Amino acid sequence: MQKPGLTAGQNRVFDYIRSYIRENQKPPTFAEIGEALSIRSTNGVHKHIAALERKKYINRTPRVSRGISLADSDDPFILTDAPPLLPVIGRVRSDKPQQLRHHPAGALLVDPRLLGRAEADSCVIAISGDDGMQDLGIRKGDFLIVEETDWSQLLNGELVAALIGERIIARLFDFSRNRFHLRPTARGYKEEAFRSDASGCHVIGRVQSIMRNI
Amino acid sequence: MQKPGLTAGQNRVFDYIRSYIRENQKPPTFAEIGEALSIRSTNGVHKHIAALERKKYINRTPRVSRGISLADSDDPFILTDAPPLLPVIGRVRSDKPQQLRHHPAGALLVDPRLLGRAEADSCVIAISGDDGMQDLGIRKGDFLIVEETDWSQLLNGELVAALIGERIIARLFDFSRNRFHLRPTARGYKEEAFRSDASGCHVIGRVQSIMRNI
DNA sequence: CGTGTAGGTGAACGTATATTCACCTACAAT
DNA sequence: ATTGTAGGTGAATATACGTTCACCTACACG
Repeated sequence: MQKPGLTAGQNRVFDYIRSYIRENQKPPTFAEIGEALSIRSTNGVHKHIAALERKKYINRTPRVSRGISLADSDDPFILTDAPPLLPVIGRVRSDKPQQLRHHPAGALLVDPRLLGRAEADSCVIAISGDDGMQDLGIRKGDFLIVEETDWSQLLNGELVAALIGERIIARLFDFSRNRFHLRPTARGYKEEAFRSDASGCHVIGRVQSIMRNI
Repeated sequence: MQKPGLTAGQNRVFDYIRSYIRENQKPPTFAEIGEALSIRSTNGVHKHIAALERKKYINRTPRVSRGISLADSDDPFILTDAPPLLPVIGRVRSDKPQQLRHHPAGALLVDPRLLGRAEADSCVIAISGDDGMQDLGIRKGDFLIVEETDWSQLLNGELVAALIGERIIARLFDFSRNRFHLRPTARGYKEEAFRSDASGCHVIGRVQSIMRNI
């Protein structure tokens, strides 16, 4: 595709840089561009690069190797990172929370925008074990995308996932009087409170998103 | 997150490389790694890199600058299939259903297992426009993953997404007496019926999954 | 105790890579 | 005809960067 404001030669160079980054996860050197495009002198490449930079199609870090990057969001498909594949946590007991990721029941691909500001590394998927939050639209069996967080980082009123015994539930979190309280919103469910060091309850973290297969 | 088989130091280096690539669209140099992690000698970095390569966490191109790349993920699913990126449909009028994919409001990565038996090509994402199905756990603003289907292929009782005017809603589908009926489950919403050739209503297809950002 | 491994310092070295210079061709515009 | 810009060659130069060497500390293990 011909980009506006570019000569044919500049266009070739730009396309090559983009495809090189896509394949190699790093920008090409001047010599590599020259070789691919049959430009014998790196100075020929240098002039193209200077033009592309002047026209804002690329950004550069002067004097550093492979110091080229594509300007803005030319296309959103540059996968600098593998798509986030989050583990679906399997059967774990609340007194062994460190085993959360040990025996995953599988993994699901999740769009990074569903993770909020959380890093994909710190997220796991839990399967909701009851209907205690059904009037918030969370039902038993739903996939909960959870950012693993220490309970001390949670704010009162946040939606969290917790492991009670071997069951995972979504609840509203509240910390007061040295205990954390897990509050359901659905009728027929009762609030539960735990000492913060209790082994029967492990707060996994903040619920960022939910997914459900019909 | 601690990766299996890595020491704490190797883990820090690996995490730094990954985050550097994500931010800069290119791998870091040894000096940059050292500076970020307070390792004064590039040789210290070199030994970490060598260990990471030996343990197959990264790949290298010897002697080339920034010649580090992350090893392919161990999950075969990522390598074979390009992740399905489904269009989120934007503002469309029900009398122009062929424009559904014309001006997408964006796109989201979706795990193929959330598509049921549907082909990714035939699926779109719609944003629920009301709370008519809230007791099925579908709320206004939810992402509906919809398999585009002609209404004649739908079975009575299936959950569908329909475009009414400029709004998209989820409803239970029912065809009888030459009309299709869109039945809500929430109190305060009424069933609506349309002649199958009516231009005010376009049935997009079957709802396969839902996603919601908290 | 010795031995192995992870991790580190500092320096020397070679090469990969960007920069710059002088000079050239082709082509369009004034 | 002159001027300006795009694109090019080839070579010299400076520096960014990876590699290697000698040597050190801390710690786990049998």
